[in-house]
Amino acid sequence: MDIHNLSITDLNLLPVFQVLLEERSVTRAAGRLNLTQPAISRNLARLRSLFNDPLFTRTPKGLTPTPRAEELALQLHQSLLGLNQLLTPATFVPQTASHNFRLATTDYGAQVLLPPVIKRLRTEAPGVNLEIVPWQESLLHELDQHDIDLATCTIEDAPAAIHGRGVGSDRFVCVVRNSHPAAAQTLDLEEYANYPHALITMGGTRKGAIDYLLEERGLKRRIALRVPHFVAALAIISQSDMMLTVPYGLAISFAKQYQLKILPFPMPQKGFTYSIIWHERYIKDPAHIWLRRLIFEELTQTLEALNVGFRI
Amino acid sequence: MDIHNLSITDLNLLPVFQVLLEERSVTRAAGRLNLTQPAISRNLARLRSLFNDPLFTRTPKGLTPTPRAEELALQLHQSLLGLNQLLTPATFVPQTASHNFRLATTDYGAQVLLPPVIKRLRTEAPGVNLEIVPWQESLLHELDQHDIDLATCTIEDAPAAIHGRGVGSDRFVCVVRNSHPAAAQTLDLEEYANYPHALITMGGTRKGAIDYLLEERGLKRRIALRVPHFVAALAIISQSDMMLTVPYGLAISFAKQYQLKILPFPMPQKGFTYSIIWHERYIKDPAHIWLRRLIFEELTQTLEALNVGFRI
DNA sequence: TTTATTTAATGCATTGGATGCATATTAATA
DNA sequence: TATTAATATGCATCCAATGCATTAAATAAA
Repeated sequence: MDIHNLSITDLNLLPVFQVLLEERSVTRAAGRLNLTQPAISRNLARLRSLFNDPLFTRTPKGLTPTPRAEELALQLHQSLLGLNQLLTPATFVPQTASHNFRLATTDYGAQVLLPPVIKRLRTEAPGVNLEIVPWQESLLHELDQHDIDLATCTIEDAPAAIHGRGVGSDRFVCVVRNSHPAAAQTLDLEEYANYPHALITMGGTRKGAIDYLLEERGLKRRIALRVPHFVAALAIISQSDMMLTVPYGLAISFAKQYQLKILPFPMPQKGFTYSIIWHERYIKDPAHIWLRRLIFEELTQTLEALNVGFRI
Repeated sequence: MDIHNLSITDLNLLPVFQVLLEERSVTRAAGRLNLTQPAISRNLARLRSLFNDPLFTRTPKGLTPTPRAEELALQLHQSLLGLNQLLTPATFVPQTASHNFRLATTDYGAQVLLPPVIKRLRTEAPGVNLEIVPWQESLLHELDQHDIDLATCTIEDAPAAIHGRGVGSDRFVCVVRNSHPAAAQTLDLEEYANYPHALITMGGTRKGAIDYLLEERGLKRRIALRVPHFVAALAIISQSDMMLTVPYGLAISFAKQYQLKILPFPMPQKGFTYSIIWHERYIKDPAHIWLRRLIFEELTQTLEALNVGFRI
């Protein structure tokens, strides 16, 4: 294929050619194409030059195609059909689509936030498959490289190419086993710092906001355990003296099941926002638009429901 | 097919899209297309708008196509292949062509001028068919309406859309049967006018040049017979006292066969030009170009050979 | 055959768009 | 973190596509 020849050819003449073949009249072609008769006449002149043939001649029947034009007519029509197809906007039909999505989230997200999403997905888009991969903070800068379509996380310093949308807020709370010494008391920050703590790492080694907060007050807590999973951490502290700082939504979801006491975090805090994030490459992809809209709807409802108790 | 949408779309962006898919780089695509990097960047911006999708995003691998771009890639490639084919100039291969031509000529042309053409045609383009239709002067203005590809005639006041090319000259001579009273004498114009004449009409009723010439000298000839065929006229006058005025080439071709005497026309004359003519719609048609070149070559040779005796 | 009408082609002027140059921005690499 | 490479963008210029007015050519009607 001579792409160079194609690139120096005025392809915009081809629909004009087609309409001339259909109308057999410069004047009528002009009407169809919302141009003046002289404009179409000049387009025809350029078509004649392009194909090195008169293409149409005047007869009592109107502009009659030359043998060359007739020879070209089928190929032209098929080519324009192909182009028309090309320009037809993509649509995504959930019911019939077969599509694979890759979603990064924490185990908390996988166990609490996503089940309503998955339930709905299976109903509305039975042919769509979802693959969940563990969220790591480094993924914030590497969604593309890891072929990740969407992620749930809290946004901090995202790259320009990453787009996000908030799905709900949450705040930190402390959880301990029901029979923990701190379970019956109102914690102050110093008491909080004196207990051993478990920390959910999520693949990062960066200090979290909480430790910065303690440092500001000349305090430091002991991290007796580091573990990459939210729910695993809850299971562990339900059988130990360790304290765990987690989002309220997570805590309320598992407190009863793991016999845990939820204590207020011993400092005023602004809370944080959960978001879904995605790379800009998908921003207008119809399939992606549909999915993130569904996830947005479900996560906002789920997070709102989880935080009802918190507000009271 | 939405021809209007096609007509308002800048189809010239499509080869750029293709090269971007192949190169995965705005800079390299610019090099391939002989444009600057900013020009291609803006073309990409317009492609993004056209398809309502980013199409390409920057990754360590270069500009990576989005799912939408990948979805479009095959359709785009096939569409451009079709367009490439459309723009490939037509060729005419005589040996393999199967083509029909319609040629208008007199019976003189059919019997004398065309046989060498037909002989050569059957050798060089065995799949080409020729249909000969009788020439009438009205056809000069109606080649198109009668689907006539070519005609042989003498050109007079042809329409602008008719193109012609001279193939040879000829002059009028008188023919009579060998035993005609005028056969042994040198005619003057008055004697010429006194004999009864046969006239070849060719579908027209318009006065010929000869009768205008006689009128200018206060003379008038009697047309005792009108007949639309040259050769039939020769056969008839070989058995009558009528005189016939015809081109020398025709006369010399049949004089012996019909025992006819060729006498000089009793007036100085400029002679006339034979031409092949065709409608402008065929002017660049490769098949037509080939045929009229062949006919030109054969007719010029034939007419030159026929007029050798005349010059002496 | 002549005249009127219709349609296509062309001269001229205007305006908008496509491009190149220079530079800013962004992302990748060292 | 600094440097390099690649893409995106502001600005100016020039060319091309179009509309208007008109001419040319063909067809239709008288």
